[in-house]
Amino acid sequence: MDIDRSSPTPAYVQLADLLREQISAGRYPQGAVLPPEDGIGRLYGVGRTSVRRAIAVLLHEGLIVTGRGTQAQVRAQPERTMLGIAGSDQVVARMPTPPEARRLALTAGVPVLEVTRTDGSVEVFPADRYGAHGE
Amino acid sequence: MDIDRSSPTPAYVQLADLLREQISAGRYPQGAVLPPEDGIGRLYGVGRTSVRRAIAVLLHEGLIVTGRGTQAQVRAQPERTMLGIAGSDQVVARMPTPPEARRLALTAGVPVLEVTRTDGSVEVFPADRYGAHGE
DNA sequence: CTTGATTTGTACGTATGTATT
DNA sequence: AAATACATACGTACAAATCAA
Repeated sequence: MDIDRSSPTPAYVQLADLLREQISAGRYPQGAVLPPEDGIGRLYGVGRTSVRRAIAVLLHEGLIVTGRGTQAQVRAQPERTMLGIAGSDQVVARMPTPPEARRLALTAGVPVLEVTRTDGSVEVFPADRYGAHGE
Repeated sequence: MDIDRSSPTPAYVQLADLLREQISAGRYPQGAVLPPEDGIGRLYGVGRTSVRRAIAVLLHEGLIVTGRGTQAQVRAQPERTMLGIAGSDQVVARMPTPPEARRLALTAGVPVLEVTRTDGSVEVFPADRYGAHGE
């Protein structure tokens, strides 16, 4: 598979699509390490800018994690604990504010679940480790 | 307020923080238009690259929307419709896959709610327009 | 343990394309 | 039609974290 430079789809989107396919096809299983950015760039004939943008796409989809000095890694999806939601409790999902992201140690691409109880109290949970069901 | 170039916090993060504060302080209310990228860059003494990264941060937080040719705009938060969740139904939140984002016309920074019913059927909702409560 | 190589993160500039006004 | 403004994409340079010798 290859990047089509005549396509209206940006090179970085095409590259993100290609990498996503390879991840979901098991070419890079959970915990696997992607090639370095310059290696990916040589493989597909794009500059480092485009490689980094493609990686940023997958990062914000919650598919991979990145870190300085370490190659991108396919995210291991943790088990979800299910929260009980009473009839008058409300649940919404949204992206975290920066202080929430710090407090919950959230990586990019992870939403939060905001649970408002009947008494008005609010709790916030990382959406990759918590889900909800009725009760 | 100003960018501290000697700080370990990246310039684009500082700039995103400044813009976020101004939005939440009402300096830019819902629907308001931010200054053009080069104008922001001159205001704070940073290059367009850093302005665009700061804007990308706010975009992925779901705070603003962007478009080609049009300045960034503060997102209007739509009303949420509340879904009823029975005891054995399960709800999880995550970032959308690309086909989901297209199908639901999602802008960046909007998670999805995935509802799995007792019978195994699965429905996916945009998390900025839907929430959940027990029933 | 320290050094050096590798790799990602930040930040700049430049050029071109495309959509809006 | 022209000006404005965002989007894509390349390259360069340096800083910072990690890893292997």
